[in-house]
Amino acid sequence: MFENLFAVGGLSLDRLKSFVEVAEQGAIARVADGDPSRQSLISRQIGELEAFFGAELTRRKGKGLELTEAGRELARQVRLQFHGLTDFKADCARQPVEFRMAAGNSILEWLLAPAMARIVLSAEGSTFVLSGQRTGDVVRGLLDHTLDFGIVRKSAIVPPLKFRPIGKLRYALFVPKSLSALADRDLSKVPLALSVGGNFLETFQIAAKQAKQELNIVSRCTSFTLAAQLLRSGVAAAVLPSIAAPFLPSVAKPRPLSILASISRDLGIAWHRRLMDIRPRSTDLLEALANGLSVDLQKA
Amino acid sequence: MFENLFAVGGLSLDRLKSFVEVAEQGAIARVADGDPSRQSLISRQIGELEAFFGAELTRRKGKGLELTEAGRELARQVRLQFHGLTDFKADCARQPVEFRMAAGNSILEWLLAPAMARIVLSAEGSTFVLSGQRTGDVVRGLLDHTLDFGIVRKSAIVPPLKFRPIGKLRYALFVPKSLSALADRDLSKVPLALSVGGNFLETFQIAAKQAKQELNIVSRCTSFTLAAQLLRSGVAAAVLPSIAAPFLPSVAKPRPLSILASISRDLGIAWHRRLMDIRPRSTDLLEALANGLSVDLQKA
DNA sequence: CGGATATATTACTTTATCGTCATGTTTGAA
DNA sequence: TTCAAACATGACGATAAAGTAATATATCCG
Repeated sequence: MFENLFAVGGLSLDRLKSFVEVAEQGAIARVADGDPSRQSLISRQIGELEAFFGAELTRRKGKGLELTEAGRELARQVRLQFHGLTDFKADCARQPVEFRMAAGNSILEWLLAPAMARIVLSAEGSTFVLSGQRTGDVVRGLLDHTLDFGIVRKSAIVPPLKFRPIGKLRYALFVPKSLSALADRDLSKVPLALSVGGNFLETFQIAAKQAKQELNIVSRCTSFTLAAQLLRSGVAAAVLPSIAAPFLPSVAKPRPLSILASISRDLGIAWHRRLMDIRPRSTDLLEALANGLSVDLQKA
Repeated sequence: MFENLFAVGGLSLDRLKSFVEVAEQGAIARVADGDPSRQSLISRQIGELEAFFGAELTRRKGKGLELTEAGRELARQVRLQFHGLTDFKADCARQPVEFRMAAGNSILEWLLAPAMARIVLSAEGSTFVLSGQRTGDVVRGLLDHTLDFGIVRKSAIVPPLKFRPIGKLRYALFVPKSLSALADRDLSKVPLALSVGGNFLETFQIAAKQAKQELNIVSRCTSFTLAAQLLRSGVAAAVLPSIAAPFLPSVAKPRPLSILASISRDLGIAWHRRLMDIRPRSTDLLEALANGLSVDLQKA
């Protein structure tokens, strides 16, 4: 039935594994980790795969290499297959199945991480690897199956990703106690920390201009979590997702800010269309995630 | 990334291949084909896979063996994976990709085979394996990925199969020239050949009883194509799918039969939900099939 | 029971592929 | 031009897995 695959040698799990690792790391050197034998082995293995498939899988780029289109396709395929076998094995051994989830740092810290306690309970027999990444990287990870689930805004979704909304992410102004009085008097004087991560800053500034709201932006942070640190130290107020509130109770109270009312994002769970087929357990996990996360987002 | 898969030995493409072949053939002996070395090799390889996954994949049944639930799942998985790699290789080498299609014998002979000329043209770079099977086997083949496409009646579809209608299959009475005069005089006297394949006979008899139509059924065939042979020999009239008409022009003309008007079946193309993901070319092929087959069914 | 059939087990040989070492080639940067 | 970084190539021993053979065990059937 699969004569074409095995009529000639050249295909082996080890070679495919090496290739996927190179695809992952982007360089043989990183996979070989300084070991010159391993470097030569991997280089040869990729060559053997190329001979087997009759196509270039990598090409040289500068000192290193990059995958060809065929190479990326093969890496996707094989990653998927290895996941399938890994899960099957874990299932057989009644071992936990590992899922990899990612979100922006602020979502991760203030939404996903706190909800994990609940999620872990309703996802018996699964373990999780959480990572904070920029939205673009999350989407890329979902596309090439290095991630299983991502929590992202709806507008970031591209086919063949699927999306399940968990609620609207709103923003609020958090003013530390030290600046509370000043904020009551004249909001435009309050030193403000903003995040320049993602596309939030632009959106915010456009809204501010339209509302003719003067603002004293003293600090631009690379993430909301960093802005929250400035807030904690009392040097500045910050515009943060409202879900940060439970983590700053003694520091600041969120205040609705008129220009923020119009800024909100449909947040949800994203995954690859094929995920449920390849990893059957992910169906249940999706439910657990949706339940666990919706609750928190509604509260905020 | 896939430490669990490769931390211990025991997994190899060869072993997986042997296992899938056994799953296919249902017995080690059939795969080994009389060679006792191969028999022992395969038996051992399955054992090694079982050790690797930590689960029984087969169990003894009578003199032979059968797959366990885990075994069936693994076979499904691996078949899918091998298909993916096979296609990838064929694509790399710009070689044709092989698709396996099946239908009942009558559909195959009178609908699919004639349409293949057209389909082959619009499916450049694909080759086909056609097989005639009973509907139940077609469905089973689609479910476990031993088949890519099936032409079946809609009512046979089960999840996670998908269905695309190509038209209604109708039936007509074909009377050979030798019996033509008799049929004009008294239809109930005409010796009739019927197919007992599938669920057609029941449906037909119920309809006949309701219409109080007396019939002289002299022969029950195991397939419509066999009934058509009796028709060709002139010994009996036959109820056949109307699409048989172009193949019997000199033998008999189809006559509409009142009780047949109510019997018709939604015929269509069936495939596994995952097919389009695993074998990208199947998307185009589905279009070609739908186009090629609809034309013929409308004509009939 | 005894024979036939199918699979399992054990021991050994052969081979494909891995692992390693030495060395060559390409490329970017000083 | 030279150096260093990264990958490629060729040679060869080591090894896991395939291949082979003989034999054991399980099951059905007469």
